[in-house]
Amino acid sequence: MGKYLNQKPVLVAVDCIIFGYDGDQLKLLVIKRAIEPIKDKWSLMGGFIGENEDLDGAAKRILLELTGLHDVYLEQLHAYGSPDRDPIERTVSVVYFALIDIHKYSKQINDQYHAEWFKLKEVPELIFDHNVMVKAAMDKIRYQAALHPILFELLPKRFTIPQLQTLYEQVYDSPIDNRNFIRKITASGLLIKQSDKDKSSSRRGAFYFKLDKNKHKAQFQSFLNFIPKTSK
Amino acid sequence: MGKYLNQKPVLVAVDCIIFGYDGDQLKLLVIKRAIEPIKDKWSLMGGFIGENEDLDGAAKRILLELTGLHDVYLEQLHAYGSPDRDPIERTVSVVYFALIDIHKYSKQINDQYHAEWFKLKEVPELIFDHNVMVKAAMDKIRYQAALHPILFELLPKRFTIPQLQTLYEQVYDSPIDNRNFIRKITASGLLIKQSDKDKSSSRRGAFYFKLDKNKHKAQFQSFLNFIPKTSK
DNA sequence: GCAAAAGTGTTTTCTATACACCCATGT
DNA sequence: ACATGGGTGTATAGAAAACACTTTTGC
Repeated sequence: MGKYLNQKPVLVAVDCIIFGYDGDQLKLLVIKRAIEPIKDKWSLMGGFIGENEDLDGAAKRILLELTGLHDVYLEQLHAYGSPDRDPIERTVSVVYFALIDIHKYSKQINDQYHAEWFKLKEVPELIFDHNVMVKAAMDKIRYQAALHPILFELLPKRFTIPQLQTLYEQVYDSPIDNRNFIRKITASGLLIKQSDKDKSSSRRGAFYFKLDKNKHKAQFQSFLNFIPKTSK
Repeated sequence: MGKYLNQKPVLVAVDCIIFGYDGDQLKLLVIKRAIEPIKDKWSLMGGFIGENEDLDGAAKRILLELTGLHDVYLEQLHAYGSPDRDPIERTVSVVYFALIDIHKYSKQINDQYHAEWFKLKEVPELIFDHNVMVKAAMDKIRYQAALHPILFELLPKRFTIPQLQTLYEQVYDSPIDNRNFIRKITASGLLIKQSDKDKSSSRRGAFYFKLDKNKHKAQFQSFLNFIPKTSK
């Protein structure tokens, strides 16, 4: 096999930005970096690509290692490659973001990483350019969520409309009119009303809904104009 | 300086997908690959990242080498990293797409690359996964152009509305109603009407317009819903 | 009975769409 | 005079936005 001559290879890492939502707060999962140097600083979960692994595969592996989860919504965000972004050694990082159901996440698996959930507005200083990456991920999520029903990936199988609305309000950091919200969400036909209620957050209780997965898939591309133009 | 141990570095390339528009046809610029092996096959213009170069910088350099152009619309598309995507040697490719004014492009500069413009529908077979990349770029351009005024980057300083409309029709591969198109485009306030006409494509002539650059910048984010829902 | 959250309709404005004819000019 | 492409207006339907009160129920 021929080789390209005189080219300097570099390390390629994949970093994962993992979002979760507990029904009230949008959160980010970060770890305490285990390897020297810069040990014990907060960091995104990442790793280097394996010899027989593609980028998506590496992202899935890294996500599985930290969360124990398969079949998660995962999307490539951007590649970062400043020569000095990682002071240890030149590393190009390909960044993914994941939206997970925080309830499926089990703490045991990740004890070795000292992982912790932070509210989005309280994310600590992270190593290297990781805070920039998180900001870019939020921008992309806002963009995507305005056009496609991706935020359902953050919810459990059964959820209430107030939970869903709060999620949208957190993502866009602005209040949404509740009547218009319900009208749009029901008009989308994506929700199936359940007969029982969640009584944990009010006396009256809020009906559970679940997602119509077929319609969700079918309408993924056409779920447009979801966010009110006047929001924020 | 410490190093990460036991990690295998790989080559990182940047490939550029270069689009142009001649007033009638949307086109792609590709080169005849100069280096063995797989010499003389059509390929995107690319190169490996330099030691002191970031990814955007590498993309700009590569674009400059081939087109002689600075200050071009350039956007990172995606990173590709299958272990066997380049059979010569493991290479992760970070792909950018560029939208250039084809009239600013001067043929001399790139004679050494045997560059050639192809109509988008007649792009030949390219090496590796380059055809997949081109398709992804077109998808992204359609997405972006529906929300943001990026297609102006393909036009010369002065252009006519029929040219602009044809461009949109090519990008979306579907006819657009001319009265509705003019209404929307003038409503956007982005165009400044000139007093003279382009007579090259009709006896009557079509007025030239130029872009209001300040408004273009200001409205970049809010230029929404440009493409008719019924197109195609 | 009251506090706290869930749920429900109507009106108005705006935007998108469909649609067909006259205009200007060079030959 | 005619062929060719450029340019113009209106009516209709659908979507978005603004807006406030009633319901339920545990305490």
